[in-house]
Amino acid sequence: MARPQVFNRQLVMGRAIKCFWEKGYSETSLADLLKAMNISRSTFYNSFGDKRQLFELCLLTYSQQSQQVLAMTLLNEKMSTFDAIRQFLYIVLVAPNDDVSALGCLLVNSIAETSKANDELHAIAVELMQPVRLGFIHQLSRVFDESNSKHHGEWLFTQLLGWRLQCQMGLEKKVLERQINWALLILKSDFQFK
Amino acid sequence: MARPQVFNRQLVMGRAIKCFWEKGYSETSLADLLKAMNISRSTFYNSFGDKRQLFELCLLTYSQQSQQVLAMTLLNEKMSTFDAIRQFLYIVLVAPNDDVSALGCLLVNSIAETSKANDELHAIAVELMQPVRLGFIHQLSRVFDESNSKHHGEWLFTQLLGWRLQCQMGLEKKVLERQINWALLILKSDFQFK
DNA sequence: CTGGTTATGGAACGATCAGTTCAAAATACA
DNA sequence: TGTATTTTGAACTGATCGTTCCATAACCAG
Repeated sequence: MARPQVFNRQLVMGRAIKCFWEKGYSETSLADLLKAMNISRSTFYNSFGDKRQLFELCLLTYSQQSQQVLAMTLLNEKMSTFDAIRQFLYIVLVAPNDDVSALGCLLVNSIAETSKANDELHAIAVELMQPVRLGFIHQLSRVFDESNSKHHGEWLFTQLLGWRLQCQMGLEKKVLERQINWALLILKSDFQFK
Repeated sequence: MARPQVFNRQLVMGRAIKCFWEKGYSETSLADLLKAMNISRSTFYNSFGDKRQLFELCLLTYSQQSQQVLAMTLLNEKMSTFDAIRQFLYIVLVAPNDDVSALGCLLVNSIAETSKANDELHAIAVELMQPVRLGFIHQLSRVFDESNSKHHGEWLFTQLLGWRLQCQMGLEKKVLERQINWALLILKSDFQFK
């Protein structure tokens, strides 16, 4: 029998994600990764392919973790539409401490870092963000017609992107919460007038 | 007397900006820059310091060019507040062709690329975005009180960031315009009720 | 034309990059 | 304990990174 793997793959992946999250793809060197993951070069290439493949895997893993939040909130029909959206935004934007907030979103950062024209990673990151956009639309479709759900969902998605960047720029949580409340108020009032 | 500079500094700077804009700071190599700027290595270091300094200069130049748009719109009091904001958003987001839109904003990209924790460039880019944020607030202060101007200006700024990213992700111009109209409508109605 | 000055092109620098190779160490089963 | 299998560490690859240096070309005032 063979010698078993000694490292915890999940743990090590989490550290890799943190690396890419903090410094971006191209600014993260292999040395950075090895140090953070605490594995040898050989183990790295044996277990994860290369840097590029690992990054794709990190994006995927990160996105899957977000799916859990989605399932609890935007895809959850056991509470009101507006409560679900509020809860999602709270978990994603407000709840994290300032250090985590300042990192933004790995996917959003990757989209901004890569260029649409000449980078495959760009398309991947964009694709992995779709569930969030669709989540908004899905949740809104409970109270709006198809056209308005799409419109408002897309609009919420825009604001989510904006908030993520604002958090990276150091927006105070209080201002953030006020903006979230304001955005939800607008949606609610549009619902009343429907 | 000395031999005069043969290249057009402004032109060459523009090409450097385009480089950084398309690929980001760290993905842009010196070879890329030299090729695009069409100058020699020596000329580069003699005239622009080093890559880092050139980048800071590019950020500054880019921001100064944006100032002209600001002066015409958000700082202009010769038209209505909402027209001024609409015109600003139109020039910045809607008017550019899709290729340019897909590049996003150099400053926003730089903020997303760098990390708040350990990068001086981050602070510089954030600082250079302030005039836009303040521009919104200033224009709104014509029709709202101080508190509401700040709140709504900050909120518009959030959306601007979101739209820039959406454009990088390939948002259709039609949807973009509809969102802009919607956002302005909200502000207007809030103004009516004041 | 000449001397002084600056821009320029190209060679070369050391450092670091991602990735490969290989022999030795570590483990599990017989 | 012996053997098979896999992990592991370290040395090494070629390429590219940003940067420095220097001889030469280009220019201008005298």
